[in-house]
Amino acid sequence: MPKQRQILVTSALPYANGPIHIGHMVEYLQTDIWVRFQKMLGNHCLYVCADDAHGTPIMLKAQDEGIKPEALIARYHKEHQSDFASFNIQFDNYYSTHSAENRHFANFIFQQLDTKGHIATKTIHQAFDPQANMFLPDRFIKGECPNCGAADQYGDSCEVCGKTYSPLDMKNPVSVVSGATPITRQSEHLFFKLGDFEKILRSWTAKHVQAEIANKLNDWFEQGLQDWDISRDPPYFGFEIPGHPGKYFYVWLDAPIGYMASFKHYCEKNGLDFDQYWGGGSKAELYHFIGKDIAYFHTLFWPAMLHGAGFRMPEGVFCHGFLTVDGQKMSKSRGTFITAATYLKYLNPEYFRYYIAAKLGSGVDDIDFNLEDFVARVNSDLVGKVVNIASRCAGFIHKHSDGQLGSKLGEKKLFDQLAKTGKLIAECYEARQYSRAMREIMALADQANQYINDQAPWVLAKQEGQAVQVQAICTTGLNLFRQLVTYLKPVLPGLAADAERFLNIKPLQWSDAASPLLKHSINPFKPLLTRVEIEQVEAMVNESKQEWANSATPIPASNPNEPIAPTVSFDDFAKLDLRIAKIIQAKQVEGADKLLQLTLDLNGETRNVFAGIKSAYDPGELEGRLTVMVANLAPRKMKFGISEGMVLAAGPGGSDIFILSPDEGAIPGMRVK
RNA sequence: GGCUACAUAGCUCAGUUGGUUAGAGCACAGCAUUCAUAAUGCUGGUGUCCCUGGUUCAAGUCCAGGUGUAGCCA
Repeated sequence: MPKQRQILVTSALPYANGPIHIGHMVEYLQTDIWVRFQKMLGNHCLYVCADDAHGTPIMLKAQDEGIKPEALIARYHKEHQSDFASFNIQFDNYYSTHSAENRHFANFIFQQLDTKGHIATKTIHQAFDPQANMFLPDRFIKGECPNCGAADQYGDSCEVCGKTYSPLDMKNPVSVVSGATPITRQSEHLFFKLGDFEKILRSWTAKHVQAEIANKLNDWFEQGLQDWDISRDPPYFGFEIPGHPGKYFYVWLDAPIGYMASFKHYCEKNGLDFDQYWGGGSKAELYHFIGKDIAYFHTLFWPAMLHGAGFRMPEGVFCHGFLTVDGQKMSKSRGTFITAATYLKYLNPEYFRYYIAAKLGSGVDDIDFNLEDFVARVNSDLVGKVVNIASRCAGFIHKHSDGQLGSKLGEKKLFDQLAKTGKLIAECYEARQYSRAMREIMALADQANQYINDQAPWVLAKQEGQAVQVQAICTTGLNLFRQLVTYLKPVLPGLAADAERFLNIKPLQWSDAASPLLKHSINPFKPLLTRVEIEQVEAMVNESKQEWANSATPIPASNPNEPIAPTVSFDDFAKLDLRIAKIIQAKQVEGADKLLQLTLDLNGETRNVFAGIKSAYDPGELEGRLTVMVANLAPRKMKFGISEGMVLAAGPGGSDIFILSPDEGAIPGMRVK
């Protein structure tokens, strides 16, 4: 028996201000599959997670709802756990960053870093909302881009020209919180001196992250590591910093510490030694599964903080890509922003687990949830291939052998081959190459079906004296099925549990695939999985569409309703000349990320207009339709030419941009008033 | 704007250090079968390997430039 490994695994902490969606779920599935695999091997593997419960967005959302942040995070804590449980994500502990343990470790790590001289103090200038009486994070300021002049941009970067800047440089900035004009105010902040750790980080990243991420990190090293701002001023929902009254830990400081807090909580309940896993010289393995968007925090700040405070560094940080749906970013208006709860109303979570596993490799590439492919793949692989093996053998065993498996296999060679391939499949799981593992397993399922076809037990069953042979064939078939289910069990725990019930056996372990199940009485076969119908998928998409159409703010939850602008007089309004315009041509703009070039007809007069709607519209679908434009807007010179007006559109951006259309009867050139 | 990754059959994806005629599943067509949830098996066609140039005896693979997509820029 090989030595039992001690492994601690985490997934990134979901933010406690919104529901879990299928994009999140990819990460928890990737982690859960890996953990279940380790447990099946007999390793001592623990999986902990928690809600990320601090920060400005949570504070403001609670304010909006008129409740305390504690109540908000309690609600999501419950909701998240129920979503995870429904998808068969099996945490050993699920906790919260708003906990005594987390406060303890945050304080401890900060004090260690401070004592060793890794904390600096600097005065910074920051945007302040005089009405809400709070400092504003960049995303809570909107205004015009200082570079290209585009309106309605966030305080950190422009979605039109891509420029990044400080909110203090914006033109006409507005606080998203109160609508007030932010002022500049200074404040003293605490900084973590990341640069102190460059040497250790360089050597750590060389061995403990994927090649793609190491690449990226190199880049960051070249640019030079800068101090990290770790304090925030009140009002802030979080932990006050010891020794610095009125200063709070930035949410990203105590979020990863939540991994420790959750594990500590588990240790207390189960009598485990925390230091054996987290202590400086720990021999245990620690792995973090995360999305590629938060690699920065987990591969620089986090290992540096741990090291600086005397803890061990992670053994591995594994990044995955994002989930797209039908090749595009998840979109609320298209109905592809699907929450876990909505998915569950229409589809079996095992399907999603399998489909994602069939696509996931060890890299950081995005993966696509293609709805048609999903239906085809689940039906043909799981129902047509795997479950079918049991279904076509079970009847003979019950009809001719009284539900008893034979005393030996009809075909030992095939069974041995499946047993042998288990090694390769295990290697794939260990290396997080699930897509390869699924390919290998399905190739074995094909062989099993071939075997049954070749042996044709239904022919023998009609002949005298062949009962033993029929039993041997079907015993082999069911044993092959049992091996396949064993290999699939990390991905399909629900199917495995049903199959164990059918085969009348104890929970399968990985090693069970090496020895056959013989002279054993099985239960009657009931369909283990039913086929997916495309209609179910369509219904799910439709409901998702409805769900977000009804919500007032189809924008990220971090962005509350935009306040109504100050009152204007009728005269001011009348200055605007809005006209019905016909889009006679729409085309891509070479070199522009967001723009489409439109040629508009105003009943004889044509205008050239650049509109930032590329992410939501194909040029083809625009040509010929009517819309509304500001016809007397001063022409603006842009990088790609002169824009002579502006097309009116609503929405937060991305795929959620909606241009206006007049009712039937309007003709180009008509004034809108 | 800078950087990173990706681009292979109608769809979803494999293609190890460059090495015969580029593969699989699904879809499609024909045949077989009717044990099985219309589930299976056999046979078959399908490619500008994103584009252009280069290195090489040889490039899907390496290099340069470009296009498109996604992400990051703390």
